[in-house]
Amino acid sequence: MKGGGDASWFQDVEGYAVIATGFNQSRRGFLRMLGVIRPGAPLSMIDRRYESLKVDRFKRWQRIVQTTTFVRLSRTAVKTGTHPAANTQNNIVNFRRQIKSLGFSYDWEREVDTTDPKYFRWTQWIFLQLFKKGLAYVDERPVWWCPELRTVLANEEIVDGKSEVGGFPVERRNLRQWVLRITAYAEQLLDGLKDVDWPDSTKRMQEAWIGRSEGAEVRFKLEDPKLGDLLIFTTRPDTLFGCTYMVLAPEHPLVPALTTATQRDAVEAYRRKTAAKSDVERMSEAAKEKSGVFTGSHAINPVNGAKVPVWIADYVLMGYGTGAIMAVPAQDERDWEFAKLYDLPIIRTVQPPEGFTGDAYTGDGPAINSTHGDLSLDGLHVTEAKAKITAWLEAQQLGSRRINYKLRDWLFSRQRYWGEPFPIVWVSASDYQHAAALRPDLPAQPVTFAEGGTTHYALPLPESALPLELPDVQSYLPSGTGESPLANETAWLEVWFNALTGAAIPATQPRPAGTEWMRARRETNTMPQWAGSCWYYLRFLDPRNPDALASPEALKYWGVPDLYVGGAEHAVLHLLYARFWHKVLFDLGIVPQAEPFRKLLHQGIILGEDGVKMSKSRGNVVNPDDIIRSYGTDTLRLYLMFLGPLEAMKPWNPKGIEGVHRFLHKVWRECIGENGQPNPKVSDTHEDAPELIKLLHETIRKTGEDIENLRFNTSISQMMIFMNAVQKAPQVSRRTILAFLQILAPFAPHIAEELWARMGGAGSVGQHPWPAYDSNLLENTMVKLVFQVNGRHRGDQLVPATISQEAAFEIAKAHERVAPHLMGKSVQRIIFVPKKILNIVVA
RNA sequence: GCCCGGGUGGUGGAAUGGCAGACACGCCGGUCUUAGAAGCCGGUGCCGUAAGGCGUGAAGGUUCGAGUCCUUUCCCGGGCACCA
Repeated sequence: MKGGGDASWFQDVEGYAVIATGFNQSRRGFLRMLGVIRPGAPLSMIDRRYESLKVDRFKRWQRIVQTTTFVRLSRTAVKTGTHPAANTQNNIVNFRRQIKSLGFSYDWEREVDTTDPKYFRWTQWIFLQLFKKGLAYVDERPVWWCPELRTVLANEEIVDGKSEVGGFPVERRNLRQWVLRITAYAEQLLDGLKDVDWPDSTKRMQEAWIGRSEGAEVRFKLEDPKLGDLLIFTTRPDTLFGCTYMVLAPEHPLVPALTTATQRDAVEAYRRKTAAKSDVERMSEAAKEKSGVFTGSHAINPVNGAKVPVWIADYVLMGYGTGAIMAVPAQDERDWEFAKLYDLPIIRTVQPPEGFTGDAYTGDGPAINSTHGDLSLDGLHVTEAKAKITAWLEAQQLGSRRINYKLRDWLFSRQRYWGEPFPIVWVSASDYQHAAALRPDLPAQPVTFAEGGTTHYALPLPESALPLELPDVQSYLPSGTGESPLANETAWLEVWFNALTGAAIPATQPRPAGTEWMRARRETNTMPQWAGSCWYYLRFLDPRNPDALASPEALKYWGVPDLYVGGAEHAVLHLLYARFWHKVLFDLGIVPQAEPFRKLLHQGIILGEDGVKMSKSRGNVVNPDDIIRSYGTDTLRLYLMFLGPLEAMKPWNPKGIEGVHRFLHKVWRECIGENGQPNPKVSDTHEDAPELIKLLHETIRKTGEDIENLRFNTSISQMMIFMNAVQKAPQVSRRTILAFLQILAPFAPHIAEELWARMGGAGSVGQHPWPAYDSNLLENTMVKLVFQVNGRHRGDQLVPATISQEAAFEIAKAHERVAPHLMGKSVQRIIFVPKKILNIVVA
């Protein structure tokens, strides 16, 4: 039976799996959903199978819909130059086969493919809704540009400031990008976290990512009034009197005007150096060692008229607040460090507590040195001081209360071929006005982009013209200008566009009749891979619907996933982006709930034997097909679950699989004898010993609870304990065996089904409800009480569960292991925890 | 650098503040066998013949009692907005 030689263990269980798909059921199914599965990942790996597997065990006895998705594969296509769809298709076929061979109860009728135009039609449709609501705009944003490769590179494609491929130098370059205004939803995204059942760590990460902070915007006059005002954001307006200099982000638009002739060279050099760094580099380098350059100009502190120098430094980011700060070294560690480095003055405006030895003091305390004219904060603590100064600033029209978020708008475009095309064409101002007269569905404010003196207007395709498909292209390689390969497809790109219908013909052809036809250039950017995976969980509810992303009935009936499983690497981005889209759809009345993922779980991945992430290049990949061939599906499933907690990462251990395989053999042997007939020790008439019955009920309880809490490893160990007891018993009742097989079924469905039939169980084991346990049987009358002396374990004794402290103490005193430790000591105190311990404190 | 996890035997891992190491793997001994495989029985944190002592990355602290709570610290992993 090595390799589970009994062929019936391996029968295809598709017919077995209990699957509910329609929503005409009387009872709504339990809806689980896994994160996106990418066929781009190496397919012969066990780790990705594992992600899906454990969740498949969740409440198998309930009716279940399992779903999976495929997103496209782009990088291989770029590397090999083959059509991406071909690779994807091969991978999908193999992936499906593997999933099925593991016996998952997926609902294949609901499989969706985010690269299918029938699917991305609705991705584009959602984009149009965002566009109409003014949540999509165009802006110049820096990206990594490699002049040698003539292409845009992702962060991960940069290694040590060089391109990963070829090691060529890279630089930051501004390109026209689509950006989604996720910041408009910052407050809602933060607020919604209160209502979801997620790991606290994930909630905290999202909170930190959104990064809400309350403070004030303050207007500083510049010494040269021609330059206007300098607007800064601070969370500590109460420390305004301690401001001794200002810092602008090097890319702040006022910098050129503020820079004096003598400082010009230094400032320009610093700006260039900073521009070559990503934000992450800037932050980590700035945290280690501050740097900056004086612009030569000064600003005027609005509270006391003091003249303060204006610097630029990379520890201030343009993307946060106003890109400018007032520096208060006495109350801010970063500013302190900078002030010390460049010998700038420091004025304490909060009295540190007695004995304070640190540098900057960021805690609470009474304000000092904060009086000028009628205005004084002195003596006020931080909160009151903030309130007073903010009110004063507002009254003087020098500033206002302001809430700021670290969250930045979502850069939503890519310069690649293989992504959803934007359903947008660019037209002239006059054509846009003409279209606006014909179309009611344009945003309140037009989205425009200026280039070479002309302003282009973004005109959306009408919804009826979706999907906008990718043209077949000559080459999947980048255009070389920073635009996607689509920029080379002139016939697709330059068109006569019908503003009413969305129809288009190549611009080389004569202009069709009708005023709604206008000259247009299509958007060449494509959407990021996030787009399709932002809403796929909704498409599963109604995957073939041609009229809507899903019918209102399906959206209402199924709602959102009961459990969403995805890796911790998605903790911030994917989960925040998807929540954002969902909230927009909620506001549009399309989905009935404000949050998409009510309960969230992160699963770990299986590492290679060497404890490192599986990868083909490391050669530490385990192929599930091989394991199934030598041990069988049930063993593999059981092993993956037995390895450890779902959330943890753990290395694959080829030896470990023997243990669970032996366990399944043991189950088989206890049921079926050598001759293939039911084991004679299983009896219809035998009454099991009370201990065994109790153990069975304990096992039912523990496994059930563990499954609900997704602790499969401990439920399996409980089943092992139970089987070890069955093995030691000379006889066992058929009832008990059948009950056990019901418990085993969600973990090892094939063997459980086979044995269920052979042991005379009715129907399919998978159709039977989870057995009930009798809690009365679980009450212990006798318990082992542990005796401690001064907190150290000295002995134990079986005693009645209801024993009194006095009686227990008498037993302990007489206990041969305990007594010597009490000799010659006086008892100070006794701690008695019924059914647990008796701790005698002596001196 | 910042945010979030995690460090427990030779290994994977168990432990509502109450016997650290359940359950497995591995290893050692025994049994069965012509021999082996499989199975079964017993042992297995470290030091020690034993009594006992020591043990959950390290150092402090709270507590009658700490793997668990607090402080500091080291190491490993994930995320940091164009991998998704």
